[in-house]
Amino acid sequence: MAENSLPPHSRRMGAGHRLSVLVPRPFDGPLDYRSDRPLAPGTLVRVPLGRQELTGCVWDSQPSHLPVDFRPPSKGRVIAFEKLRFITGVLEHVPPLPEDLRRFIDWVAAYGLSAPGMVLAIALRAPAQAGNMKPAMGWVRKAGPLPDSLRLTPARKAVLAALESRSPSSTAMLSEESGASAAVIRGLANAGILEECLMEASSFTERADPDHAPPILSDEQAEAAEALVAGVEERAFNVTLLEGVTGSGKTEVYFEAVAACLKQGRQVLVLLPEIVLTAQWTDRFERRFGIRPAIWHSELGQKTRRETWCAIAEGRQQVVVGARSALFLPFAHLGLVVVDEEHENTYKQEEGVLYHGRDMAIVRARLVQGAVILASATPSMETLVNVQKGRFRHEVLEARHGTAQMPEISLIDMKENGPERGQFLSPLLCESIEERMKAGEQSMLFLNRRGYAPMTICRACGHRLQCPHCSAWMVEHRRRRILACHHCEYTQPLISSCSACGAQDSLVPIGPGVERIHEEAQARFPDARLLSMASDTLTSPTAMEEAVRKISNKEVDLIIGTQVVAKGWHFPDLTLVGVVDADLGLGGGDLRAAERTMQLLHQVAGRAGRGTKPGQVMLQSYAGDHPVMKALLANDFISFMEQEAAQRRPGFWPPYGRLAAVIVSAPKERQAEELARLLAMHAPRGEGIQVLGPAPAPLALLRDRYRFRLLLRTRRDIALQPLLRRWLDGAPRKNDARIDVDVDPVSFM
DNA sequence: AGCACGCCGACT
DNA sequence: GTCGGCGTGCTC
Repeated sequence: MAENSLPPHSRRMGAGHRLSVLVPRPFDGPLDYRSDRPLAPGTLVRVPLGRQELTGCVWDSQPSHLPVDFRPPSKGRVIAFEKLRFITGVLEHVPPLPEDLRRFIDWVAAYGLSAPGMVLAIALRAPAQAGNMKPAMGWVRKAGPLPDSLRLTPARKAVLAALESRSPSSTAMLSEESGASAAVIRGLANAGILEECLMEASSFTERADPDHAPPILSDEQAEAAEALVAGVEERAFNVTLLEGVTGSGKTEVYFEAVAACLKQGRQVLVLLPEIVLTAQWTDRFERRFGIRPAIWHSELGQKTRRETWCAIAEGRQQVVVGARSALFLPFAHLGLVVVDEEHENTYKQEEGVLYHGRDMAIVRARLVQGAVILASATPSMETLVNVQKGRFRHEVLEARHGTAQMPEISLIDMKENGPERGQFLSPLLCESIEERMKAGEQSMLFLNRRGYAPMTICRACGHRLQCPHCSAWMVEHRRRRILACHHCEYTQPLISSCSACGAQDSLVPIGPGVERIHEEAQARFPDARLLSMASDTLTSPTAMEEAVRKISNKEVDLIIGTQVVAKGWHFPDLTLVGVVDADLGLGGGDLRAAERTMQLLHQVAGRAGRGTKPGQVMLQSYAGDHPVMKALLANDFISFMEQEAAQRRPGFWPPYGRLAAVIVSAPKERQAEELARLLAMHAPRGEGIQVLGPAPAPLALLRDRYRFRLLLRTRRDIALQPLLRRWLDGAPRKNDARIDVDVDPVSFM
């Protein structure tokens, strides 16, 4: 039949057209609607759903680009055309979602077994709010001479004169400027003299200049830059790992690839692991290219968000720097994606739609025939294996830029040279800090643990203060005068008597958090100027900038911080880094615990000695024999990773095999356990397929839900998704029990 | 997801 | 008598 040769979304039947529309709701696929005119896939539309109205996107009827195994289950039955509801509107002033973005959304959903609509929701965070609202409109003079037939009244003359000074100009602005009424303007528009246009469009016409301030590169840097530029110029999909020690100038090097992409007129996306880093990065970019790039992250204001989104869709904005959600922006012609600090775990989205920013960046680039640059000093195992297998290219920067040398790393054996009971800074470390202070240099103490103490125990009865909703200790935050659970929102005021035995003043803090280290350091160095940096105290980007400014101005002698201080900061006068507890993070039976600790400590160590003065790093550890410590001391990242690889290869652990975590949770422990057992009984079997568990999940109780975990592990050549689909679709729909799937889990919590 | 409908308990 | 708790089911 002739009808069937047309794509279903535009198929004419009776009155109107059948449209496939993806809506931001967790359905298996798009829903069908009726429209009185055909609309191209990508068009944003308003549609009724139940008794609400939503913004959705006209979708391609078949995700034919996905491998068959990846495709979501096809819809059960087709709803009769007559029963379809009409779309209620079209977002005329919002650019449509490009095809490659739609394919990307389908891919992300299929890979992570998420509902495509929920993935679409990420992409629609900016334009959906636009709803049916018209953007600000203005008037411009239509090109060409005034027709003779036009009667040039004084009011009309005034309007045209006003338009000379500012164009485009809104109706309100024009009438104020000229003294003419809106009717006069309307009249000129009807006569074809004025033309309506978007007001926002003019605000993004600045163009980055690839030759604004070219850097002076070392031979090694120039060579790497050349390879990256070549990658961009191929105009075909390719991935390069740019590996370089901290301070080797990776950013300057990949900026050359950015410049090359700009010269081609294609757009660039740069992903950073942390939004607090965007300010520093943006400054560097501006120095190199003369303008500021667009910034994209979840905390952007409404207006900026919409403008940036449209500017990217229309190709007016060339460079975007942002968090992982920037992957879902509607680039008109994306040519290059850079993933800075590619090993960072913050690239993994852990809530809602689960995806790995680094891996999806690669997928995104493949769909547009673009280049990818993964930059890191300590690449992830995944990436190294891809390099080894020849799937990724590899550029290495061995030397620190300029005169800076690699810091000297030493270990303080806490068994032998530890501090007195109740203290956490060893005499050796304290002496070194003192020396640095005398020399007018800065030091940093790093401890990846927020709060004052991670646990509180009753001396009288041994009771430990625990979160009533999670299997986790309550963490004391002395400055905020509360006990807080770090896994849910629960907090309680500090208490003076034991909640179990009632003993007075018997509660003692166990172990250190950064607040306690701050207290100890202040007592040891009463004259020192201390600054604490923790993710819960430096919440806003401005607070972060202020802290960075203080350090740079040398208003600080000693910095005490959690993970945030490890990031890519450049503090030239910082010469000593003390790691309070280097062993933290090695426990917990996590697949990547050692790798992650290695990467984190390497990164913190990299803060020391970035200027002209040599840096020193001291690791306080009880496990000096651990491969991580040995590797750090020997500055031998490569053999450490080889050792790690050797441990993962035989058992087909990632990246030598594939892994998915299946978390079964329910308000009652028995419910969760029973369902988990049942799932285990019906687990997929076969050569190269293994199901481990169920076992209580690492956080056996989280937010009042008991959790059991199963792990599905397969050989690299077996896709997980179809196995998971068949397995979990057959699971009974238990009322309170939930099954969550995490393909390629990063966190094992 | 978000919303309505529906069926049970403690209040004006 | 009603307000409101959240269990269940549906949305093209």
